[in-house]
Amino acid sequence: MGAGVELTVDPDDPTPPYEQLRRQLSDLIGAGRLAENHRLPPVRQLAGDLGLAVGTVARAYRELEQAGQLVSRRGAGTRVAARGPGTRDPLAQLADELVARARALGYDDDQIAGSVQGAVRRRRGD
Amino acid sequence: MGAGVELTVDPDDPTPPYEQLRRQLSDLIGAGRLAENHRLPPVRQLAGDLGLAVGTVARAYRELEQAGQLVSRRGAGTRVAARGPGTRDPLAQLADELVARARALGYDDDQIAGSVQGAVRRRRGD
DNA sequence: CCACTTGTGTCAAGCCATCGATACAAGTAG
DNA sequence: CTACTTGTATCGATGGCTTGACACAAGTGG
Repeated sequence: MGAGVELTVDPDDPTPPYEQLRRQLSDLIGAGRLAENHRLPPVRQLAGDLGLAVGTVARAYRELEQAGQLVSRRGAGTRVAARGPGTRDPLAQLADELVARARALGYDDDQIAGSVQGAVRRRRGD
Repeated sequence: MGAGVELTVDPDDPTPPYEQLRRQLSDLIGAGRLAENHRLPPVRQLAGDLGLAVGTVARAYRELEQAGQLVSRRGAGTRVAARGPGTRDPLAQLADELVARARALGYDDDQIAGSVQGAVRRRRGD
């Protein structure tokens, strides 16, 4: 089964589960890892897998629908909405952020670029 | 401008304020933006500035002290703890963070490494 | 010693998120 | 049409977080 994407909830994170879920899905959709019209698991199934109540998952879906990232229809499930024009590659955003912060700490570009090579190598197989 | 660092709390973020504060401070300390022995604002002052109760700020300080990142002493205030021998290079930490987040979004290592090259090029001359 | 600062502890009150269960509404599939 | 799927809504109970106020403990500086 090509499960496709893993969604997780950290019970030790004080952030409410519905919000953890909402953020993950929002990021995944924004990153294009979830294609348009891709179908998400039914609320009952996802709730069961994550050990959450149905209403908790439903809330995450609902908020994402209000944000225009999902479309829910009773009986037909919940699917990824069409992507708007204001979408930017989140990886580029993360990379920009890293460069800005690292420069603020006084590192030069070679060090910065090299650091990520090292991090990838270090965390290979996580 | 001796203000030093900006701490903020977003009321619209469902993450508890004490946790928002804890994370910001933890990140700042880990990244080396708050030097060893740097003194943080008194709980009453920070609580007043952020519109929080004293106990809420105190909780953030307390958890960071338990984590070894801060040292609090009555009457003497709260300061950034000494960085132990196991201290990570701040840049390595930033890089690890980027890799972890990008992988969670489904990017592969080549994309991640390349994104930083692109960001360095893009932001050349900032 | 003294006044002040600062972190810590307690308490009651209220809000919010979660859970578990249940019922209902609306679409799908036969 | 019927059976099933799926999202939505509600209810009470539980627990965590915040607030505001207050008291207390411990260090600082004169």
